Amino acid sequence: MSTVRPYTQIVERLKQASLRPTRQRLALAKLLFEGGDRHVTAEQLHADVGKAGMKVSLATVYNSLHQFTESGLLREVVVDSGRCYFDTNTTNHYHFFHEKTGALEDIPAGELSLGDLPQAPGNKSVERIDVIIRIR
Amino acid sequence: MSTVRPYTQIVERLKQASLRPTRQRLALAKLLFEGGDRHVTAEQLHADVGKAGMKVSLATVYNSLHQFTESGLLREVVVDSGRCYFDTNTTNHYHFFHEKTGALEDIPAGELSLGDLPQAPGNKSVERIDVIIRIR
DNA sequence: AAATTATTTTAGAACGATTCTAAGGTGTTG
DNA sequence: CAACACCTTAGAATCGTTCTAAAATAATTT
Repeated sequence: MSTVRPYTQIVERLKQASLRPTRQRLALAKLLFEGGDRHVTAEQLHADVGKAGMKVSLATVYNSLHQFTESGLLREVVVDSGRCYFDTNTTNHYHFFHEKTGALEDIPAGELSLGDLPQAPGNKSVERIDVIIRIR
Repeated sequence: MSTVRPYTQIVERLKQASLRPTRQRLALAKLLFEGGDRHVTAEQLHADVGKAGMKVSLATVYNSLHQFTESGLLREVVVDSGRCYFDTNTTNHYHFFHEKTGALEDIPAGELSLGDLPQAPGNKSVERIDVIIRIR
């Protein structure tokens, strides 16, 4: 409800990730985390921050996206060799990918379940499972 | 068994895809389709064809991989923004991805089954489903 | 609150994978 | 074997991303 200290939550989030709450990171985090679940590329976010009237260099957008990802604030989604998507939803879930528009969309929780997982070869540990349903 | 006309099968395959059986395409197709299931990048295949004593330009390797993919002889697998993999197994199947080595491996048929598929948004048609189990 | 130190941002260069260009070479058809 | 359509090629261009090193900013100490 409070509009008094609009950045405190985000500042907190960054601090917990041991990232200094700089002007740039605050602007990016605000765009990313205050608009529901989002799937963005670096270029998109760079454009967004520009539209919001702030100037953040593309290099910083890339740096921040990777730092956020390392701290678990974002998750990377690979759908397209050539573009890198970042997802603000870090819980276990899968994606629709609209091949025409290049848009990503979460598959609602519980709507897709994997059966028994196969044994990973060589006793390796499973890092992550990606499921992408490509639609047209 | 016959070593008499070693290229006839491949020539046939290319012709069915309405691709002229040129020296380059034959060399590439031989490497791709006569060694069991393979997962290659353009650079890898380019190196392979060199090792086999033939000279094929990198541009032609890219062209051929895409033409083969368009004709259904290959299937593209996206695991890594930045690299493009092609799979000689065009049947429905999923992959292990070894994050350390960058190698792809088929998940044996029947070892992973998807439950009911969710409804695609907007009545779009499902083009393909990718499942990648990332292991480390 | 100044000085010191550590971290961050930045413009622009560099990079690697892929695609494009347009000139020359090759396969196919009649 | 001529004529045409298609294919290959080297090198340039392009794209997204990463690197570099210098300037700016934040945090810490005084």
